[in-house]
Amino acid sequence: MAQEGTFSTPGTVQVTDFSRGDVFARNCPTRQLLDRVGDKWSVLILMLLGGGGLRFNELKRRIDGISQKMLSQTLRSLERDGLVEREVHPGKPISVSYTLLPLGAGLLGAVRMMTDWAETNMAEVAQAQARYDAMEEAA
Amino acid sequence: MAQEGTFSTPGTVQVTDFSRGDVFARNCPTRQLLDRVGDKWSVLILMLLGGGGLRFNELKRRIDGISQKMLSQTLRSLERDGLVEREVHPGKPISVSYTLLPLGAGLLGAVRMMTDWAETNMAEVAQAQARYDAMEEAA
DNA sequence: CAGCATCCATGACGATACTG
DNA sequence: CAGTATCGTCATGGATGCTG
Repeated sequence: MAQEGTFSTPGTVQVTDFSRGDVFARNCPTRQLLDRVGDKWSVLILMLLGGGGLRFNELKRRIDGISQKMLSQTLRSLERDGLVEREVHPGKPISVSYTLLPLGAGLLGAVRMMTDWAETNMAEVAQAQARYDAMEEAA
Repeated sequence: MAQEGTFSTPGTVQVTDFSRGDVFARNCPTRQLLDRVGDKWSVLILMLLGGGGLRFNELKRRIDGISQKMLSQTLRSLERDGLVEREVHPGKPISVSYTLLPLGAGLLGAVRMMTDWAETNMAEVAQAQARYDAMEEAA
């Protein structure tokens, strides 16, 4: 457990010599982060929680493509990473709310950089794809 | 074709009401981008090419955990998205070089924001994980 | 309401072998 | 050298049913 899509094979990415620090060391600390961002739901949840705390079923209703399995699973990951806080409010129908922690807010900020870039450049990417596909077909 | 891990099910994520624009519209233009960033190799390749053009086998050697299947596949995606340029240099042993296009450089910039954040906050995330796991075990 | 456990389909990926 | 093609594996994630 605790290992998901990590590198298990002997492979051991050894990239150490690009312009920056030691990002992507063999055990790849940042890799985790990219996996988080890359997965289907984390970012959605993060952005939703950016607007304030929400309860489990509120999140489920807002996203609605998500299964409760993936929701609880993703929330647990986010909680484990210290990005969101889980608070149980006892009551007759019990309720649990999730809120963004400072760490999660920071990540959300970084994520928005990405989505901003995507928003402004997606059209150009789409054009490139269209051109590429046209070439393909011609061949 | 052209749809990979997209939402096919009736689900249709309808998140439209968070603080920003219309990121994550039902067909999710930015989703593609996050998938690119999330996959195992794109970011590595992008960062490597950030240091200048490289040939196929140079990339393969530098990353080395990668299979040539994934390398060529990822490169083709990046090329299709207009992020990298593929140039064939005829010769006895043929050689093909890949270089970052402006669009790819822009994405690389956004990615670095993420990796920067990761580098500075990974320790805190690791602590949070350790705490969480300790709790788990206690229960 | 807020989950966990289980089963099952899909597809991502690695290994291997072959081509221009 | 720079790939393509095929195959097997294993993880990801959806659907369903049950619990406190």
